[in-house]
Amino acid sequence: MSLSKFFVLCVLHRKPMHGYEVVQAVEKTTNGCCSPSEGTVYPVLNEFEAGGYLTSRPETVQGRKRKVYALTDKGRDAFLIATEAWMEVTQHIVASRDMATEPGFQSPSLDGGTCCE
Amino acid sequence: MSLSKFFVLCVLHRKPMHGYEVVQAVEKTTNGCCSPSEGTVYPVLNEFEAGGYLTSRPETVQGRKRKVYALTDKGRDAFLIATEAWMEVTQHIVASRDMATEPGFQSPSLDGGTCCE
DNA sequence: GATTGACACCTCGATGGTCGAGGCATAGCG
DNA sequence: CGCTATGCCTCGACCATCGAGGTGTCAATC
Repeated sequence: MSLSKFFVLCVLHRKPMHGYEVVQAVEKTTNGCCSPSEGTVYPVLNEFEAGGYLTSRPETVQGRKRKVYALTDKGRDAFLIATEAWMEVTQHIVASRDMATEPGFQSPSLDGGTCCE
Repeated sequence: MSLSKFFVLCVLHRKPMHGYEVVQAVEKTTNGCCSPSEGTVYPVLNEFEAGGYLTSRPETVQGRKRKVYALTDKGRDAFLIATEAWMEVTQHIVASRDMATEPGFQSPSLDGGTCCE
């Protein structure tokens, strides 16, 4: 799964949002270092909805129409599975980082084996 | 930076390797869920070397020639910076994960504000 | 001694994800 | 009335990546 899709699931796991809000939320979540554009997000949302990972509900706020997307159980599962994979990879990264800087040294405050697993 | 490049830096931060080994190490690091092929890794290695992030040293083992790549200081810095960004994003992901499952609940054992920062 | 598979490096065409620009529509502001 | 922000969507261009293929050595098997 591409990162953009993962982040879309991620921000929608916090709360239901409409597309425009998703774009901004992802931008914020990744600190701008990976901010998918609208041209990326909207097709992803439609694809996810078609695949049963999201449901959309039309909403009208101040005359403007929105489509509010919410995760389904299937979408929630997908996010949790992807997150698990992410955390496993994170462990390897942390291990790589700490391994070479101080051979034999294990940073207790940062990973300590209890972080992200 | 793309994930492939990041993982190349990651595995080379553990120890110097030759290209073929890098491919396998990345595969292992990401549990196979993101395993760049040789066609991806070799151009990346050359690009990194051209950019001063890696140095290569020819080696001959049992008649077979290898190019062993090692991180430069510049490459090490790049990896650490990228790792920092990764960890920040990880925090947001963990927050998203824990937020919706149990509203108002903060998992103390997993993030607790001390993980990955 | 010929074939097969693992090691080791590299290139190239095809694919597919992403960007950026653009279109369309409404609301609010100066 | 234009301009900006909100809000959704499409499309062409680009670029990273994959997968297949090429080259060569070595060890093991037949």
